[in-house]
Amino acid sequence: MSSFLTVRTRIAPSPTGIAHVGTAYIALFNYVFAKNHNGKFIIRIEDTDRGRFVEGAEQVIYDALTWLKIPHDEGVDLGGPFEPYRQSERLEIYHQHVETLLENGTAYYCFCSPEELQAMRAEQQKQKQLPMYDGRCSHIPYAEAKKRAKHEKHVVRLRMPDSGKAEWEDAIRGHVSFEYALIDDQVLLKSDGFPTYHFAVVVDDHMMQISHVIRGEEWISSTPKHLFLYEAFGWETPTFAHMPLLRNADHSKLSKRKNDVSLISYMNKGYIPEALINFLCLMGWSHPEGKDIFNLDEFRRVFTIDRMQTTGPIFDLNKLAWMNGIYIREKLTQDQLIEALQPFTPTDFPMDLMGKILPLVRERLVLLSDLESLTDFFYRDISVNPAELLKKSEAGVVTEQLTRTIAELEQLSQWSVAELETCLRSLQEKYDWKKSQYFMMIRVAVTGKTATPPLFETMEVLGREKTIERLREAKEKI
RNA sequence: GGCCCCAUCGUCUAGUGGUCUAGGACGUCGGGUUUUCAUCCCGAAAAUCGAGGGUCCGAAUCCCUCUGGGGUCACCA
Repeated sequence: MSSFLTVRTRIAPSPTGIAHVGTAYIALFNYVFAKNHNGKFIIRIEDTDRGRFVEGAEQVIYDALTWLKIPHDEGVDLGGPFEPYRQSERLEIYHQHVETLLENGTAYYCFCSPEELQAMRAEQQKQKQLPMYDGRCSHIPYAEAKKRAKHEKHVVRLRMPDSGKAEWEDAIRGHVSFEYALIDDQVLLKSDGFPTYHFAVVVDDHMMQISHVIRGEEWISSTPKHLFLYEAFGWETPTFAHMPLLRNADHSKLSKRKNDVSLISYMNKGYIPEALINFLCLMGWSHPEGKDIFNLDEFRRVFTIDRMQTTGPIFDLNKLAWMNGIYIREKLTQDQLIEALQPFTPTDFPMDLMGKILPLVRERLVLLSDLESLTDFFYRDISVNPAELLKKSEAGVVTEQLTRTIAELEQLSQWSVAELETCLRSLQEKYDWKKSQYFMMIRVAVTGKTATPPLFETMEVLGREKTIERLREAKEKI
């Protein structure tokens, strides 16, 4: 059957801007499929569109995949047996292959100008016909066309058959077929000498011995062109697997306009890469044991492509946020968490207290970037709203509460959670103050906030001096 | 519009002819623990399996039609 010795998969991103969530999604499944079969995962840069090329975009893709910890075996950065891995550096190869097709008649020179093509399509639209190249240049005798091509601007087109059909067994969708006659004479080589995606992808996938093409559903309708090219060259076709498309809430294809699709922005927002990976695993695939939380290593072990779903999942951040919390509080060690938190740790954060503060806020972190807002009162001045201090009570009582509390705390033998708790609880009981009112008032006085980590723990970390000072300041405000 | 792909709770999904009066997770709501928030625990609501026809003793599961959604129709990838 297949003559591919090893499983080789690839992603072929084009450096046109941001590193897209969809790229990570496709990369993840290509990686996992290859590794599950002891194969190789390759990154090839498809930079054949000079108009859309963005300087530095290539690096952003590598950075994003590095952040996600999806490793590749071959690529521009790592090299490999099939260099170069950047299409703009493979022009010679494409030209040779175009020549073959030209010689055997599966491709032809086309001299139509963009204006001419546009006019042709407009006319077809008017006639309610399919907008397709009408093949006017396909009848030019090869010798003549070849001569004209030497000095005339031209492209090279694929001569699609007008009968027969393209059929393949998609590893995810099963049998798919298209009539060749409905498919346009695709441009293979642009007038600037660069290949189009459709041509380069086939040549490169063949030369790089890609055994499985795992890509987005959006490519289904161009697969017949690719299949015909394999046929024209007499090459063995890889197995195709078309993944479902990630979607916006309105079910359209995941887009920049309607969603945050930049991997780097997820990084900057404080998502844990492992959580994003885990979340992506669940888009169109489910764990055989029904698990929701599992790591990349486990995914690689238990992945089978037959569990792949064909419906396009909506990229909904709700579950991702929950997962991020799970990873923060259950999956990372404290040291790993501190490390992950590093870019989100304010410069004035007292690092010597990190070990004490972090356990207090850990279960409250949803995003790593929440660190600052959850901990700032430990190391920055607070502002207390007097109205919050007086809630559910009155000035006289609150003043008395503060006075007595300060007096007791000043005499506390040891500034520890246990001592603090005994002290404040006995005060509260002795004077029969309302529990929720009293503790909330102290909390506000000491932190300026109504939602904080447990009070005694907070006071312990804050220290005697600072705590008492804040209680005094609160008393002044009443 | 042509062609192609798809269709189970709001969302991610389980389910491959009978154990489904459809299971889990997120979210939502309610309750418990508690000095607040969060965590944690318990519970509830939530899909007449897009609709209509078949096939079969029996269908979410197989077939057909329709509807709906999506993708694609470039010298972009």
